[in-house]
Amino acid sequence: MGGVAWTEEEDHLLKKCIQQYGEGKWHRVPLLAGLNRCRKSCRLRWLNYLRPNIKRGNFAEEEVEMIVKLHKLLGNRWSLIAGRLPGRTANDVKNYWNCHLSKKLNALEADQEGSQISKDVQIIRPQARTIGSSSAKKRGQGESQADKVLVQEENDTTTLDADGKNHMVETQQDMMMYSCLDQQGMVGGGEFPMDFQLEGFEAMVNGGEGSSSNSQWNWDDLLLDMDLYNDFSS
DNA sequence: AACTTATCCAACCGCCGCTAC
DNA sequence: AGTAGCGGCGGTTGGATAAGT
Repeated sequence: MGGVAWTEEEDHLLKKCIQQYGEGKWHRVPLLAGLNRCRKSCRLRWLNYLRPNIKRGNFAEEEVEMIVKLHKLLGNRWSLIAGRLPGRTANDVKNYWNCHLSKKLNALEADQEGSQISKDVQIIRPQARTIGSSSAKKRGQGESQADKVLVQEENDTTTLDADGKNHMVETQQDMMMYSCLDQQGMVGGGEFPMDFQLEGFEAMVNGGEGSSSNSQWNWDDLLLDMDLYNDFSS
């Protein structure tokens, strides 16, 4: 392995610790669990291996298709891609991509040299939003300089009207409503190419406040869904 | 059977952005 | 304003195992 393999006993201690104290506060986990591991190792072990509902084994055809599509849109943002594949971890997706798909796609591109396939790809990056200042704040986390530049450019070159903010929010509300109706089969079905998740919207509609961090995450997730929808439907 | 090469994937590393002080 | 500490992410490493000779 790339490092020292985890033993069953270590796994058991970590599991017990997470069950008792919950996720987060990773810096305290090694001490609380009595493990001679750093916070990052503990977090990684939990996220990639011990967490409940982790799917093991080969990727299904639909999952592979999803990965390819999402990678076209998002680039190497494995955590975002994995977030759209229930039970799969970012590490799984990354490994699968590096082992299988990248080679396959490279070979394909070499065959189709000069074709437009790869050239026309436009990777989606988080976009400037007008919903809540905390959203924009949170959005910056873990993003590259390129993302920041892009967000800045979008701010500069926005095509919104003078009342851009309202327009944007209206559009997103329209989208959310459409998504909700579509889920309930109330509008012409079939337009949605993917199984979009709408926890954020549903939580909002149901009046579920939840913790601020949770609702924030759902908002970001939801907004990304909107990006994906726009891209797929165009 | 013995050896070499290729593949897989768990674990580690370094960096980034956020928060609190 | 500066900085230390944290969580999180993507890239890389290297041991285990399968496949090939």
